[in-house]
Amino acid sequence: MQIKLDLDTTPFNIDFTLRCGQVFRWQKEFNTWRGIINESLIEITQRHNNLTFDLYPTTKPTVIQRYFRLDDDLPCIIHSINKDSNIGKALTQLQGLRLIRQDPWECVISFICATFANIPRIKSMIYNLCRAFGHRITNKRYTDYLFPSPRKLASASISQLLACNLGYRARYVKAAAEHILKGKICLQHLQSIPYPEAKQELPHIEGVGQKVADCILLFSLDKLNAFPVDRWIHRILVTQYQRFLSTKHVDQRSLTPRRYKELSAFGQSYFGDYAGYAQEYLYAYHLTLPVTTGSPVP
DNA sequence: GGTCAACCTCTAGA
DNA sequence: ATCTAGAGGTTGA
Repeated sequence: MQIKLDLDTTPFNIDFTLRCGQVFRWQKEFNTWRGIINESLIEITQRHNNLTFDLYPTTKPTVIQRYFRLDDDLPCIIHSINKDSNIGKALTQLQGLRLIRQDPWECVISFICATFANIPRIKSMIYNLCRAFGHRITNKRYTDYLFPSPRKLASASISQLLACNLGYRARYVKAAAEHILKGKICLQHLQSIPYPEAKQELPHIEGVGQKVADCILLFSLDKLNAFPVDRWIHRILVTQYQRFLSTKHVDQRSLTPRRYKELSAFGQSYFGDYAGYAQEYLYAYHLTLPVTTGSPVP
């Protein structure tokens, strides 16, 4: 199956999108990306404006549109967040980068695991979890594993989770699975309520603080105004946006809860309704270019 | 209310 | 080869 995109109205770059640290389960072999959407294996290749894909077992092609948020009006979003030359560079260099709409449960576990780790390490942890606990799925060409269910991870032993190299995250993963299983929180419900209320609910899950909550809200629960602040965004804000911040923020030491709240709120008010897109462009730009301590942006 | 170390272990670069 | 610093933070004292 294939989809023809009009790149003027629907810019899309699958490499930027899948490499920018918002999702950890995709692998590229030659020109083809392999991953899983809605419990189906998917292989997808982009050549300019042409998306070719296979799904197994069969699923409607509309899942592609939904997962990659191809219905977001990206040119309009870019226009709205293009506030200065600093983000402007990121927007220019990373044309076609999109946020995706991933499975909330997978997103919760992924970002619990993402604490105090780098991207290769996160990918490895997630893959280990899937291989150890996920349902095996095979098409004619290769095998992969579904993301394990809450029930599966809740019944895993700590030592089994440690064997996946989760380290101190093992108990958080187990507790989060139990939390979901007991129905203490309904992730689907969070999709339909406003950002502030959804943001309050998530930290009830052990291992989920403000930053992880914002990532979950942005990458899986349609809260495009969420503005996660990690070490890198923190550094970018205090070096490139210092003139917008009160002097007490211009401090590169640890990101305290209070500073987090203030910096995230700044990002939301400065970039607006699509602040999350701005955050992702800034973050992805740092992956390609190291953050300089150069002059602030006008 | 705020600060501070501890947490697992992997990865990149010296 | 071997070592060190740092990694998409959170928790509990």
